[in-house]
Amino acid sequence: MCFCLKLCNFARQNETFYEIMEYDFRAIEKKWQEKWAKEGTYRVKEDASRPKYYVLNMFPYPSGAGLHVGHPLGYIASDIYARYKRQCGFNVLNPMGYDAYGLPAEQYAIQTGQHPAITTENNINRYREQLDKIGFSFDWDREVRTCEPGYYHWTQWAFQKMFNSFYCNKCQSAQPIEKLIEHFEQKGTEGLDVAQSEELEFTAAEWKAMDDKQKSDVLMNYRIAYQGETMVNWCAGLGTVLANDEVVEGVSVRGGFPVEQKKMRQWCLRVSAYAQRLLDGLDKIDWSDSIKETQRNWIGRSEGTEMQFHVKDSDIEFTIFTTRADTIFGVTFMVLAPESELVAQLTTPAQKKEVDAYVAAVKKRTERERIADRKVTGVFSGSYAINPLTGEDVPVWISDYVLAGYGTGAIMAVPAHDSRDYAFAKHFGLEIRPLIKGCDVSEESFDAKEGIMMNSPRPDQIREGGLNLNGLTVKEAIAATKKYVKENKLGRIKVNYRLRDAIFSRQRYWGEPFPVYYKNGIPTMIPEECLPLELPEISEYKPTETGEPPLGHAQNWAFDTKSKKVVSKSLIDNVTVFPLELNTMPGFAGSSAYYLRYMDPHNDKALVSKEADSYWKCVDLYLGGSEHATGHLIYSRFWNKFLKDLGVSEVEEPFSKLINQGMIQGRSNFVYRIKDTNTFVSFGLKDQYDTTPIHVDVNIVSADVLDVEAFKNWRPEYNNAEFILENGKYICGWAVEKMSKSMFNVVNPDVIIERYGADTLRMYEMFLGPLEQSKPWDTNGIDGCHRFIRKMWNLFTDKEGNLNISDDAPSKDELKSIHKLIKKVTEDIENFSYNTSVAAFMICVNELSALKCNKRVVLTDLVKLIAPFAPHIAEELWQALGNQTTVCDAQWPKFDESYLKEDSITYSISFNGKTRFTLDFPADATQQEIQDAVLANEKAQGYIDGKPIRKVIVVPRKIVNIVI
RNA sequence: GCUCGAAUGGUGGAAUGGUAGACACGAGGGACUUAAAAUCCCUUGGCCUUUAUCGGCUGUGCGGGUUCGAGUCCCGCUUCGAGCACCA
Repeated sequence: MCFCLKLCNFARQNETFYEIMEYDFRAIEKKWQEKWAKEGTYRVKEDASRPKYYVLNMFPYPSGAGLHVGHPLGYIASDIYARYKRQCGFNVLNPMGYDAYGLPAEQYAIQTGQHPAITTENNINRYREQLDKIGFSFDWDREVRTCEPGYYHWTQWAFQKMFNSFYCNKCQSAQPIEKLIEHFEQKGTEGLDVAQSEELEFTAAEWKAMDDKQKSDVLMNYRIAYQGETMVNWCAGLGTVLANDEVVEGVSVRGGFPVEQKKMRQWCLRVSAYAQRLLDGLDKIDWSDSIKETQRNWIGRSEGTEMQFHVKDSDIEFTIFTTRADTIFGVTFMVLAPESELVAQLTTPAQKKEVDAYVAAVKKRTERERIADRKVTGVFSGSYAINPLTGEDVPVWISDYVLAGYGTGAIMAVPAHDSRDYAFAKHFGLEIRPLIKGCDVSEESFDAKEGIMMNSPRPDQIREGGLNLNGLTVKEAIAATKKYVKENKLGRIKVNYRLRDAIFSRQRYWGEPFPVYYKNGIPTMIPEECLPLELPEISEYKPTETGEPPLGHAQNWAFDTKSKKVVSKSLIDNVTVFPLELNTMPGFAGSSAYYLRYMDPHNDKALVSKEADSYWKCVDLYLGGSEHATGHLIYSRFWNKFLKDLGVSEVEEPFSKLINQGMIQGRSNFVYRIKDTNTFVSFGLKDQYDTTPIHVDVNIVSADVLDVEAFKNWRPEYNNAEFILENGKYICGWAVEKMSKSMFNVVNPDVIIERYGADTLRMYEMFLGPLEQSKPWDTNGIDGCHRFIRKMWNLFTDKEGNLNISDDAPSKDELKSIHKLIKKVTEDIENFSYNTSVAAFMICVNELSALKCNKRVVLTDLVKLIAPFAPHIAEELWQALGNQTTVCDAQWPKFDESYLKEDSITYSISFNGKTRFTLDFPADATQQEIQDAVLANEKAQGYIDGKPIRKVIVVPRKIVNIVI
């Protein structure tokens, strides 16, 4: 039995006197966690007198499996930083919440009939329990849950604002839709420069002549949140559409169901309008290069030229997009995407049958098949286009290697200088015409943008005043062609982005309902004062028989415009009562602006108040996994930019610094069963037998040694298992795999905390390796961290275990040791290099132990330094030192360089890497003085081995190199 | 295919261009103990030399280069990981 600091009824100098027994982390951690909660130690308020600092973790989706040891990695890292900043005098916001809407809860509901709200609530409680045991400095008063009406009120509100906005390209900002309507009423589409789905043209008179439905349809072309007939990723397995980032290699990220392309009417967000701002913003934020690169790829800006081609013997004209306008003289055919509307126009009657068959065949192929089987296919349309520069006829083909959704869905093919065109030309025997001097196109195309142009045009094609690229470099040629195309009105310079608009509806139940009703087919926003529109209760979570989303089961799901209330569907009369939208919003809706809500979580008048927003501004440090690079981190930036245009958010970029913590992988253990027996052979001997490796629960393995008895009891079939041991032990094999239940390699933080304490867990997770690196969890090394914590504890006690602190002045060595630590830990925290600071703590505690240091001054600094890492033991020791306040507010120690200075430094004078002699210099000797002294030294005398010294190099590590 | 990143002992990993392998695990040896656990101390990249000390050589994926000096910088490869991918 042991107790930690046992309080004695006896005071000395106004301070509580403690009697220390043993380090009982269970009692200490429980005590402080309860006290922090009771006293609201981590509550934070806006405080203009102190600088703010906003630390944020990507909030978790509370899954049924609970936390494993990998989840808290980022939370611990950010908690250390938050606590450090607080000790440095910052007013630190460090909130936590739950991304509570999502597919797994709903899938579970479909299987079990349990309401997702209940399972979600249970999961959240479990998460909270686990999180509380780790000792985080979260301000739980600011907790948000995306599934709560008080929260999704503002998700719906933002959606309505997006619906009522369009994007003006000229002012690069979202504008109220009324402005656009005004423009239409005055000038129609004339002079319009706005983000749009397709280019429309109408006059003011035509606009005025439209009925409500037509006007609504036209406006949809411009709204930032709009309904569009778009190609979507339809996932039949999940019964919903998915965003591009939710689909990988033709299957859904969740569940791995096949995904097909389907045209459906869907809510979309015009993220593409913000493509340039999303790209530009990357230069202003402190994110890793790799994640910025990923976003740049995803945005996919490409600068090129759009050119018009006339169709021979027809007045049809079509536009292509190319980044290689310089290769116009090498065009030998054109290609249309099979889905392109031009296909119908350009197909000649003779070719119709063949083209129809091809288009039908392409349509049948899923995305997945296209990726898996990338053979060259295509069909001739029968038409010819006219090359605007040479006047040549070029055949127009149709092939699925051209995508309808990118550019104009039509290309000019230059097989000599594009590998895809090359493959197509080879397959169909089309001409390949090289344009760059010296390039060899007999085996493959020459795609590089380098070399000198030729045959552009060919001698027989040269015309007076025509474009001539011969002799120019490729880069010059691109510029020259652009200029020519522009001047001669053959087309225009165009920037294309690969970034597509986000599909914003899901045919699911467990998500935010759209605050939209349908007034005679026209989607209409419910009045702002009616928000939030609450998710109705339903009893069946599967889609309806008629294929409607699950909300189709809701009885009370109609909107009465008179009473402004949600009413029963039976009352729908399409006069005052209208049906409500049945789709719900996707997962990223709730997670796109949650960082703003934390600033002012209880505000029921606004998403965030002006005061709160202008105090906290943006997240200073954001931590989360890099898997959100193309999802959440794009949507969130988009959402924030929109809110900035609205004047709600003050800053352009929501997350100024981003750290992507690595994944903690599992370290699986294996036992080796000899085939067709129940005998298991130890790792070192397994090669002598024919064995099958079997995953074994890592919780019955310690340092790769199997607990044989526990193994027998693990599963009935192993009850009578036999073992072939080596040195009396059964050694398991191991491998690094994803941490998952099926591999029996999940390590639960609760188990670690029960055994070693939260402080040890925190230290160990940081010690494991660099924060941003993925690494396997290996419980084996944790003893070292636990030993360190105990050693540190022992610094404060004597042999009997009593508190033993001296008020004597510390020795030089003691001060040197602690100041070395102050320097190192401060630098390391700023650089998020926590693993090396843990090492520094170990060194310092070892040094102080060796010095038997018990000086109050030194130990006080030590406690302050360890506080962010191991807050429980720090708080306990802080009180033991007689402090009344919490260690969280203990001022971060100041580093004093003078303690590290030595009186004199011994330099090794070396030549060719070997020490010849040594010299002592005062610590503050200049380089020049050292050089002069070396040259003047009797052993050197300006010569080494009889040769004159040319150069003396002083390096700051007590070495002088001599060069001859 | 394009882009980005990485490669260091038995393991995880340290090293502003300056004594490579900090710190920890594991392993080996020792102390304490009836014994075990716990704790503490010593050794621990490889090779050679030596009774031991002292010492020497070699060594950061491979090949070059810059430098008095390269794990670090430059050029060319190899392997692994990540992102994008018929994006014209």
